[in-house]
Amino acid sequence: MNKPLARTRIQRKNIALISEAALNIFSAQGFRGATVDQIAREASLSKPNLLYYFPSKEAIHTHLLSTLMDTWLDPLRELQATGDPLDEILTYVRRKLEMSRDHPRESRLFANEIVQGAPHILGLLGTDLKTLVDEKAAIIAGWMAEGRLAPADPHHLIFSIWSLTQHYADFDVQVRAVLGPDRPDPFPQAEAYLTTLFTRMLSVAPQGPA
Amino acid sequence: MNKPLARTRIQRKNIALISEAALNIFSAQGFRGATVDQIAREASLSKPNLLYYFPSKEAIHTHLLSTLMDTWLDPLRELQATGDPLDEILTYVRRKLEMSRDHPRESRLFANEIVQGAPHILGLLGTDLKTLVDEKAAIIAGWMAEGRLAPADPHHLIFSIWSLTQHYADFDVQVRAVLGPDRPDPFPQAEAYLTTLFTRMLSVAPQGPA
DNA sequence: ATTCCTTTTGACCTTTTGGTCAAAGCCACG
DNA sequence: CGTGGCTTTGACCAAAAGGTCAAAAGGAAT
Repeated sequence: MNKPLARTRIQRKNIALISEAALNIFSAQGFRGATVDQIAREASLSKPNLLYYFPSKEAIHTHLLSTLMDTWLDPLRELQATGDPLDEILTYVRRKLEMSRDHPRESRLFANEIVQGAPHILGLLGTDLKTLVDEKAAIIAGWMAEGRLAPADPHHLIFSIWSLTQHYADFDVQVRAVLGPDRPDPFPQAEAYLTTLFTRMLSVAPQGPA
Repeated sequence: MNKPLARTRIQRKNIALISEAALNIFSAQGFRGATVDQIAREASLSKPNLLYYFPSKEAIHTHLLSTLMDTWLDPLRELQATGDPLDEILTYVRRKLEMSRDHPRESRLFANEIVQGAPHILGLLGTDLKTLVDEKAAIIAGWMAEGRLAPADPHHLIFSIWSLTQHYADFDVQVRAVLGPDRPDPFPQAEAYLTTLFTRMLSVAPQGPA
């Protein structure tokens, strides 16, 4: 309940400015690695001015995390029982991969948080996130029971989609280093690879259905 | 070249002690999140005593990283062109998954480092690591060219093995939160899932070879 | 233009942190 | 059993970092 609604346009502008700057710094340095001075400089604000909008460094971080959690889970929310099973999965994979490509900072912010034990959002993981995943896993399990997807553990299927797609954001520097400096954009290859992977994994009649 | 050879047994003991403690702290808090006092306390040493064995916090971190890099890549080194292709890959997957289960701290140490841009080991990624991966990718590409594995991008295949297996160490807290508090050990399921995944992905005649 | 509220800032405070140092303790070996 | 090198530590330091505060500056409605 810090600054739930930005009343004036100056507030809106500066809170957006701070959020942008904080996303840059936190995603690159982690929570403890980031300093308030860095964020203030990045936002072109004085430190006391930044602290005027957020009561503490932790408040900025929490604000970011909870704001982003929603958008982060949107692709999974879109997975609908009514669609074609394989299409739904592949669309989810592509949407997640797009997020890694277009929002790597958000991905790294979460990665930093989770790797270090999710100290700030542990609660959400076991409640909101678990609920959503269980719901979608049930849909997938339904498809498999109907014979419309090859059988596999639905939860681990979702984990595998997360890990594979987020890898291209979180471990970007490693991916690029291994591929070499000549190939600047690994994402098209990644999309082709992941499409093949999940198609082969989940197709009921692997070499083309009847 | 700080303390390449531990001369006395006291040195050996204390350097091992410090390494253990530092691995605990660094993997849980990241480089900047860890403090020398924490590591010293964890090692039951006074801070000046710790600094007697390593010249700085950064030196401890670098020492850990380079020591562990080797063991970390061992499973990949074991992948041999002479073996059965699918077996070799599945063995690699299982070895990597075992490392996630038995050495999660090491995995998180690397994850922390890479997510934050690999500031301390960027060099190694583009040289040693790239060389090894290119070599093994060539073996895999050879298998595919011979028709002994289904075609796929070998580099991205390796990335996918890394991301899927390390996910269970690095994002352990998320995995457990989503699966629920009742199922304490996700690794057996993970092994089954990953075996299925890569078998379906790479089998030439997907429903059992002739 | 005045007034009241919002916004901004320079100066400052405290705690944390990486690191130093001189002196003391310890240990092995002659 | 003494001596010289290895090991340990209490005290200390400077820089960095999170955060505060009172006062100045700005803005908008009357």
